[in-house]
Amino acid sequence: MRMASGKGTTSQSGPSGPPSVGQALRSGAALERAVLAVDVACFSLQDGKLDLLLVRRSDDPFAGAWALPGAAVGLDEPLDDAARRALVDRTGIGDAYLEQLYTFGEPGRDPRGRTVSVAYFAILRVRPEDLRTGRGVDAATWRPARDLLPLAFDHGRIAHYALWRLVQKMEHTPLGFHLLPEQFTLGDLRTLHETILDRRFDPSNFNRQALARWDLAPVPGQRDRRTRRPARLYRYIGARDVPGTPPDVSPVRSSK
Amino acid sequence: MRMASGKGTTSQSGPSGPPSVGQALRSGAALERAVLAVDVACFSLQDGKLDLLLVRRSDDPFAGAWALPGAAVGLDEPLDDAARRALVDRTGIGDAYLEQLYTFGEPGRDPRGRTVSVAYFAILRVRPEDLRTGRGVDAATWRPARDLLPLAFDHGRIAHYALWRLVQKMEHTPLGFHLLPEQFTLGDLRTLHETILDRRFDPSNFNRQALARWDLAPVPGQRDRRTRRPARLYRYIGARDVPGTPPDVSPVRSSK
DNA sequence: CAAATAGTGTCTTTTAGACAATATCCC
DNA sequence: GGGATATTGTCTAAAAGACACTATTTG
Repeated sequence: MRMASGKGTTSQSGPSGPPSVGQALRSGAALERAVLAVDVACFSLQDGKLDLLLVRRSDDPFAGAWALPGAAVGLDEPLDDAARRALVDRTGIGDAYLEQLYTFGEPGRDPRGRTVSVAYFAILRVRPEDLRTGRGVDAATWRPARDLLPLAFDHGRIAHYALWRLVQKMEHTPLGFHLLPEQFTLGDLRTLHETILDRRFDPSNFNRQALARWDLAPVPGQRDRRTRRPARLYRYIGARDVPGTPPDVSPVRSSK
Repeated sequence: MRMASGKGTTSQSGPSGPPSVGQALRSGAALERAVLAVDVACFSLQDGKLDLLLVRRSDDPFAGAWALPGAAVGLDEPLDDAARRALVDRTGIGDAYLEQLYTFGEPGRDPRGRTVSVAYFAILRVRPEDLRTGRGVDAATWRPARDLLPLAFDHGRIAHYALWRLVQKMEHTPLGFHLLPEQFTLGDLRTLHETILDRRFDPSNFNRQALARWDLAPVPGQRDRRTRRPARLYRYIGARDVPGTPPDVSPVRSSK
């Protein structure tokens, strides 16, 4: 599990930009005018509904239309950084969990010319005060993730795929804990899963399985008082028997 | 758990600080010199071993080193097409199952300058005569997927991730059937899974589960004669209770 | 006490795994 | 027949699901 590649692979041999850049790979010159962008499908849970973060575009094309927050990737900027920057600059959201989703590159997906977008998938426990209207957009807001209006570009398709992926990962990985506060009840955890997977769970069976699958530490003394009978509070420690994340790839390091 | 994403991309807004964001989004000027490429990790099964398709580079950088077959993406070329073209041009392999894997874009992964590579994952039932040394490479060959020498660029990392993904998907999706001929025995199917997942299965239990999970049609009359007692032959029809592929995204349409 | 939600216990059904037993071929 | 692999059958253990029951609070 070494792999710090990237930098490591930088051999000494490189003059910083021979015109033969594409030559070896074949006609890279053809791409000089392509644009590389990132777009982020950011989910949160609010009032028991699954929400997706959208911005209203202020410029053409699609001025006035809703879209995923996105940005062009800087020449020396890692993709992960660009995704996080897009989120912060457009919406003020800064501490989401980020993960690369899929790369959309159909010619014609952007009327201005070839644009390849590396889509990211993000989730976070929302704090309303975090949301603001950032640079380059008219508005930023949360919208029901399962009932979206048409979006700019192919962002509807991206959002749809992101939602599908969220559901898949929720069943097998500890993803959901990013949507909960530090301390939560098993009822919170169950409601979360019911909302995202869109089905109900028997509380008894759900609790049994949750405690078997995740390492959850009961918080001594403390109880949750929102409900009739106060519920025990837990903290998430780890997971057992999880598929395991690929070496160095999938999850983007958490910022801050 | 948690996975520190390795070296942790310390660079952010490097020496050539990012220009105005909104500006970059509109003009795309910042990326005029970036190259977009595809690289393909193509697996096959040969003599009961899992193999990865490699090519030897004929040009710098990394001339003489082994690498994944790749190519620059044409300006009007869909990413999927580019991946298939890379495979065909470099190695002559034409009818693999292709699926987008992950996009690698660390600055510095290519000494010539910023190159973003959309990695693909491919598998096929190998026919030795399909392999040839294509354009721009010295050689093309199959190598043991679990025992690779160092590769050019960050291709070792890509290959490692591709193998991880192959294993994951093998347990939950009908991916494996792409590695088998039209007609196969349950023993073939079992050996395939044993090779890729690197563990043994009880023939009895494996058969029971295979017939429960997949729709397999017995081929009437025909039998496989390679073994002592001739085994029944099956064709793959479909799968039951499979996660399901996302709308329009994951699997690349099959060529030909 | 009634309502509401938390938490426990038990039974049944399904699935996974171990492994014995039989079948059919080649030599 | 003897060796080898295919195929079927059986038993057990583990997991999933349904559901009854108890516990603790508020009003």
